[in-house]
Order: sequence, then structure tokens, then C-alpha cells
Amino acid sequence: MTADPPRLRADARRNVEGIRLAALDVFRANGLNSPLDEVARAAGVSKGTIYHRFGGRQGLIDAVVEELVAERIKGIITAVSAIEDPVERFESYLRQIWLLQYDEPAANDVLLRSLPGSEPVAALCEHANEVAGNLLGDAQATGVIRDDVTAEDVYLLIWERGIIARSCAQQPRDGYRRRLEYTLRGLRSTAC
Amino acid sequence: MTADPPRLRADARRNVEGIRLAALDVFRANGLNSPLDEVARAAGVSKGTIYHRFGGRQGLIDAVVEELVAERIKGIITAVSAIEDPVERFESYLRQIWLLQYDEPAANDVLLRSLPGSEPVAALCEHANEVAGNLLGDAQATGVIRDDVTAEDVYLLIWERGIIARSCAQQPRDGYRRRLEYTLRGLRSTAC
DNA sequence: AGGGTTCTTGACCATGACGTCAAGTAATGC
DNA sequence: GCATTACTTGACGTCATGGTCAAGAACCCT
Repeated sequence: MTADPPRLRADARRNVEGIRLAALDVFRANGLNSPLDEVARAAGVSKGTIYHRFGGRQGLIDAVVEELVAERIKGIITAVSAIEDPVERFESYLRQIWLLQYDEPAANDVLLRSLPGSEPVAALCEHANEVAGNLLGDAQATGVIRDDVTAEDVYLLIWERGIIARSCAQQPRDGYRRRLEYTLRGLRSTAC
Repeated sequence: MTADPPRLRADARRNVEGIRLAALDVFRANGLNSPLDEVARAAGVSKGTIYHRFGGRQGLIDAVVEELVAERIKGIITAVSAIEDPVERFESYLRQIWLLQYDEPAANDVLLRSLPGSEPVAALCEHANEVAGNLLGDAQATGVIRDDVTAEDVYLLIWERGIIARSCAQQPRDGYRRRLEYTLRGLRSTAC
């Protein structure tokens, strides 16, 4: 069953790992659309090697996306599901996702689905959305969150943050956080 | 004093006007960063003519920005200043600017200052900001708008909408408007 | 009508990215 | 240690954009 073992040569193994690490660095800094030449340079290999080893950008992303963002998104989902209060749970989820988007440009490329090809990415995205929908429903049941907010609204709120975070790395983090609270406040029912 | 009259030749005058019109169309549809080749094609001239007549993108923008967005922004400012209630005035201003951004991608290129060179654009932008700051102050004085909102927050709220509107032309207008109201609600004081 | 001037053209260069592949280089197994 | 195979390289082709300019076309005046 373990039909994998065409075992790579030593230099190839070294390069695969080096490229993975370089890709993590570069993608973290500039998102998943960074030029592959840059990754190659950072890894000390030539561009051709990346294509040879990973088949192109898509394959390279698949190889790092787990470590880059999937784990963090899953971590957020796990963390908030331990919260008792449905409203707090919902708001905490949004807060954390929004901050992840600020801190990790690559997360946006995942959440914005700007990479149609990657299967694991699509699945993760799907899952996160479903979770968000459930959190919203629970929070609305308490009456604290407006009931005209839809799951799509939540998706778009995240999507919007992604666009924004991607377009400006310079916005100070504090102000960004403060404004997130305004947005959350706007989702609450008007009847105090 | 009127030292202008090196009077253009007939074909040149025709082209200048044709290019202006084409630029209005193309810029309206795709923003101020549209390829100049596209403008040229729409005007039925060659790219070189645009460079020759307007000196490049910057000059072309200067030639159309007034008609394209300046008038509309000024119109909004005039319209809201007739509103009595300071809160309504402030919120109405934001609503209208946000809708302008939705309807006119080019407005964003102005408001986002993505065109460092253009002097009239910069002035307009400056002025709009100042107005927004005043409207905010008046609205806060009533106690209805949170007093921790800063003029920069307002600038950024507009900026953010610009980024968003620019990135997705497909968002249905109704949903967009509805979500604007959430945002406005988030700026009101929590003490109902 | 035709000569002198103004204007336009589109081929051209440059940049920066993606992706490919023949030829050269390095590890491995014997 | 050397032949064989796996691996890497970097120059090359391509595309899309911004911008330039010599040569040819259009206009205007007399």
C-alpha cells in the first residue's frame, strides 16, 4: 500500500525542504502570489527547480498551505468552540479571523478563494464558512445579534477585511482593531 | 494675457475631443488605471496620439477628472450641507460617498489617492476630507455618534469602501447598501 | 493646387512575470 | 573510482503593459 518510495536523491531532498521553507517566508511576507523567482532566490536554487519539484505555484502552495494558514484557521475554530456564550463565541471568531487576515496576508489568498485550483484550500474555506454560519445562527438566537444579518453577510465581512488587509500593510494594528469593534457593534440589535 | 492660441489643427481638435470622450467611457467602466491602449482603441486613434496630446495617463486624467468625479463629489457636499440635523448630515454624506464609490470605480482612484501626481485631484481629496471632519465633529457634538471616532477613522472607512468597491463589481447593490447601514450603526454611541 | 507644417501612426524598446527544456552537474551503486 | 542516472540550471519563448519616435499622412494657407 505504501507505494511511494522512489526516494529522492540527497540534493533533491535538501532542495525540496529549502524551497518549502523559503516559500513559507516569502508567502508570509507577500502573499501567495509572490513571484516564484523570489522564492527560488530565497531558497538558493533556480526557478526551474521549483517547477520540477512542485509542478508550479499550485503545487508549492499545496505543500505549504497547511503550515501557513490551515492550522491557524483550525486553531481559531477550536478555540472559539470552547466559548460558552454564543454571542461572545461569534464575535470572538470574527475578531480572530480578522486579525489573522491582518497578520498573515497569505490567509486572504485562501479565504478570498483567489486560488481556484487547490483542493485542500477550497475544502478549508468551505468548512470555515459553514462554521461561521452556525456561529451566526446561535448568536442570533439570543436576540443580541440582528436577525437580518445573513451568513453571506458574514462571508462578505470577512472577504472585505481580506481585500482591505491585502491592500495596505501599513495600517497600524491598534486602529485596525478598534475599527473592528465598530463593525461588530453594527451587527448587534438596535434594541440595545 | 490670453497667450494660448497656437490653435490646434482640425484633426487634432477632433482627436482631443474623441479621446476625452473615450477616456470618460473607459475610465467610468474600469477605473483610472485602464490600459491606455484601450482608450486609444475606443477613440479610434493610436496610443501614440494620446501621449502626444495629453502627455500620458496623468494628463489625460487631469483632462477628465472634473467631469468624471469632481462634480459629483462637490454635488454631494453641497447637497448634504442643506441638511439640518447634524447626525443625518454626517450619515448622509457617508452613504452618498459610499454609493458613489460603488457606482463609479474612478471615484476610488481619486479618493484613494492612487494618483500622486495630479494636483486638482489632490486638492479635491483634501477638501472632501476636511468637510468629512467637520461633519463628524458636528455629529459627535449631539452625542449620537461615538466620540472615540476620529477624522482618520472616517477617512479610512471611505478608503476601505473604495478598496472593496474596486475589487468587486459584482456585489449586488442592495446588499451593499444594507451593509453600509450596519457600518453606520456601528458608529453610533452604545448608549442607545 | 501644392508646399510647408502639424499630426498620427504602429513598429519598436523596456519591464516583469510565467513556464519550458536541452545541456551541464552531481549523487549513487557497483 | 567510474558509469549511470537523477537533478539542476539559466537562457529562451511568451504575454501584457508602459512608453518613444522616425516616417508617412493630413491639413491649411496662399
